[in-house]
Amino acid sequence: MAYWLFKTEPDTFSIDDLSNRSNQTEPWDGVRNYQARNFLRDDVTEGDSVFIYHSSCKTVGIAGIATISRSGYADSTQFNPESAYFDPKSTPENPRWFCVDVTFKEKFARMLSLKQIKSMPQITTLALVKKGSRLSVMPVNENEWEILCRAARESKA
DNA sequence: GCCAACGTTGGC
DNA sequence: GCCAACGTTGGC
Repeated sequence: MAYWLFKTEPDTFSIDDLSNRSNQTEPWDGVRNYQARNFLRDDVTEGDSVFIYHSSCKTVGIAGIATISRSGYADSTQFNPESAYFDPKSTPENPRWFCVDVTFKEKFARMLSLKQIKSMPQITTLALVKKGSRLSVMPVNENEWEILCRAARESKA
């Protein structure tokens, strides 16, 4: 049982989009970074919990929580020439990119903003707050998960 | 294997 | 829209 943070641009796919999906479930595809790929392929496991983080938008921060409903499998968009995520160097026999399925769990009443997260002295190891980090799939340790959940539920901003 | 050039991410 | 920081590509 592990904890993660996944980034998404809400103009493309938001936590509301996830909650509106049938079964409130969606493949988390299109990840094209090797470090993030390795987490999806090797470590993200069914039953894990995920913060859904909204980036590149008006208010950036953690919008809510999802759970992993299927662990790593080949991302089908890499084989589709019509897709923006098509990778001609990848083959079904030896897929390069992986995705997982996420299922909606909870939308916070108020977003926990990046500004708030950065102001929390207990949050030190999370990649999100590290300078220059652009990881879109990152681990969250249990202690930081608890702290962030509590802060989100108390959030008034 | 080095590294310059380029493309992308993402906060502001 | 700006731009710093990062990741990838490809010539050598």
